[in-house]
Amino acid sequence: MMREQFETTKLHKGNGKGFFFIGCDHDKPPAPTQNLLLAALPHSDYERLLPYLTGVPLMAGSTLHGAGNKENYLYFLVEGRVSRIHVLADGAQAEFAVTGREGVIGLPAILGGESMPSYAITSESGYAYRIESSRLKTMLEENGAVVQLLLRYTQALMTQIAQNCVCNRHHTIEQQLCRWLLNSLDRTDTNDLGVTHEAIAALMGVRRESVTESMSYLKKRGVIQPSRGHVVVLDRQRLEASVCECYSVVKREYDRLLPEPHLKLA
Amino acid sequence: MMREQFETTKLHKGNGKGFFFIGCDHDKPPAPTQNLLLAALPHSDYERLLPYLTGVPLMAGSTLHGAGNKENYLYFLVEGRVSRIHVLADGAQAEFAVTGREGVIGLPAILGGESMPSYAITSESGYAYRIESSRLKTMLEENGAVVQLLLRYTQALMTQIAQNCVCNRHHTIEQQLCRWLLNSLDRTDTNDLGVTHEAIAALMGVRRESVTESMSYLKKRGVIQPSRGHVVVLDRQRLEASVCECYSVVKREYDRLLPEPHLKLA
DNA sequence: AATCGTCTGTGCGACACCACGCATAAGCGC
DNA sequence: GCGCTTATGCGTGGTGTCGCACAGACGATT
Repeated sequence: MMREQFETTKLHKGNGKGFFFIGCDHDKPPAPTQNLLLAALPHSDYERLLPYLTGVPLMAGSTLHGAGNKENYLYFLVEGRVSRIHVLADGAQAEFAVTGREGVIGLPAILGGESMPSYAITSESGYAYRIESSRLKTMLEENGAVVQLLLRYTQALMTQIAQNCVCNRHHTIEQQLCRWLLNSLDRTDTNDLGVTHEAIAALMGVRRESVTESMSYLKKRGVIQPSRGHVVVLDRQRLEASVCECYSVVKREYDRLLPEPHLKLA
Repeated sequence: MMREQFETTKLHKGNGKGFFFIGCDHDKPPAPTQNLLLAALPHSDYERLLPYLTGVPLMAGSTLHGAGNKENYLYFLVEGRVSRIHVLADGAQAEFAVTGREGVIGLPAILGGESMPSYAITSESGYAYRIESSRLKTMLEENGAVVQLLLRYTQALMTQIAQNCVCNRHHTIEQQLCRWLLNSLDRTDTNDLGVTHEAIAALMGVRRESVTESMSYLKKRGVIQPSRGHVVVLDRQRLEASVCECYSVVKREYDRLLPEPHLKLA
């Protein structure tokens, strides 16, 4: 267990402090097929992709794509969790989507825009297989299955963003925290999440104190057991009872759009 | 000038009332090339598409795609404005993207998912050219230019949704109202928007009273001149001075991703 | 011109969340 | 073990938005 520090830009209105993410080692990198998109490809297509996939560790706190920078690689995640974040001019920011091994980072490369104004940051360290965008692009022109799968994934991602958009408008921080916890849980092996209140708040785009408050309420009800820099989920069922519908709507949509058993994580 | 009524489902938490949209006639439908995507296609590609395009009027309040229903047509808008809306289980809802003649409705058809959990409703009546999804899909397989353009558009749309998501989290209703007004202005010919506070509130996912309040503040400053069922924008510049960055960020991204002069509307 | 439905303006209490400041406790390096 | 850093807990006051209720104003219809 090692510790990886990363200082982001301003996290929240009027808050200029950085935050920690907790990382971990990788003695034996997981196989590419741990990524559910790669696993869903017909074998022949997967074989053709394989030679060009390079394993890379994802350090918590490292950015995969800077906002507006050209995205030279697509990252198929096999472990860990990456947050897509949008930053406002005053430094306020919020995560608008999360991605784990069910997905891929770097869609602008295949959609054709090359970059996006948002950025992608590893919020829990893990491992990914990357491929050069240019390489994939030429493959796309001759290969239907890969395109189809990636486009269906794109649609699922759009739904996730749209749902988050409406969720931000209508649901309480506590409901959204539950959603955040469940989404994180779905993308790790353990029920022990290594994040601080500060980090969660930054990703959710709310105050740290609001997270603390919702956390202690969940703790009181025995749903979670928070300790310094960690949140252990004790009772997933009750967490699911407290979350807003947005969690399951998105999950269902992933399942509908992508081959089984997609996003049947954890 | 005719009037078109449409009763939506519950608009806002605890509000079960319907609302009006104001529609208008179409003696001479605009040409397909009024749609900026169609206009951006190479001539030969456009020609191939043309025989399959059918003109359809868009009545304010009519849904183009119901949530979860299979989307049989793609609609290239040439006039009017369509809101993409996501509905929550309790009936609360919010617009997560707007589309005018710069775009197309029905992306799930080309992305492969066929439907989405959100729906698209005409918020200002106009005109569109539609094509059968199945027809377009077979064309896509043999035509690079159309795919490329639609995918770049998809990316622009994703940015719009992501930006709205963060905007919902951080910006005031007044800023968001300005954004909404400007986006509407960009998608009509006049500076006279035919909408009620109620309708705007429904689309923004806020209370009607909040809209009224922000409106009267803008009126006091001489930016707009509201009258019953109408908002006339008097001073676009000051409106732009009051809007949050989200308006221009999205606009810039459309311009970057799509051929000039895209979203240089109005 | 009178009527009636609807849209708009306003006031008030409640609540969620924010901003700031500070005390306390936990875990890390030494 | 000790001290330092950093995460967490909490209180206080302020603001933005909600939810509800109601009055007035407008305009379409008759």
